[in-house]
Amino acid sequence: MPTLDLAQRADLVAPQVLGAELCRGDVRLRITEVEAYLGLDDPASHAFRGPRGRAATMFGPPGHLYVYLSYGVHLAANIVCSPAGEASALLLRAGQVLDGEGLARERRGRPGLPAARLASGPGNLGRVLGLSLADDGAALGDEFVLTPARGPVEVVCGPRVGISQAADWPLRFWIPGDETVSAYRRSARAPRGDS
DNA sequence: CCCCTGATTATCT
DNA sequence: GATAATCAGGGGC
Repeated sequence: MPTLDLAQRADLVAPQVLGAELCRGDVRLRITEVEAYLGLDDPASHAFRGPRGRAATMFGPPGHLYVYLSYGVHLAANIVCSPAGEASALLLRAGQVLDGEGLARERRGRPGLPAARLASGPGNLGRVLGLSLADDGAALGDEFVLTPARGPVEVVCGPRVGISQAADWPLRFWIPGDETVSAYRRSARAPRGDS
């Protein structure tokens, strides 16, 4: 029986969370894409400036959810990693709907969506799970349950999406070839890389 | 396919 | 007042 050790830095946890299953009520997802944020060491992390405001949750113990409002319109979920006080976390960027597709479609409210797009992208995944800000800080093992991958999973990594600071750190992890993985889009505010 | 833009609010300057 | 860990929709190629 494999185990999940969340009390280490998020980039080390990422390969274990890919392929793992996250269940909330009737909806079950297989996690296919995540991004690591490294707390005080990472200028792109909400936790970079310390345990203030919404980032306080990330400084708590591992195994809880950090849920935040993105661009004023979307709710995104992270799994808090590392021992309390370090504030690394994994942003859940995409998943495959394994159970509860009917409820997932109802929550998305867009008829005709391909199944692979239902939980593709952090905001869409949050919507499928029916997240609200009240879920911030929720402990895994209660309302939300995370189950390790059933077998070995292939993992690749690359630059993170949508951020302007440290955009080229290879902290986005995904399952290669999986159709649910979101499209890569570099932030318009990120410095141009050399070509 | 690609690039651009509006929506909407917590947080920061 | 400005920015942001996004998304969907519109226009162009």
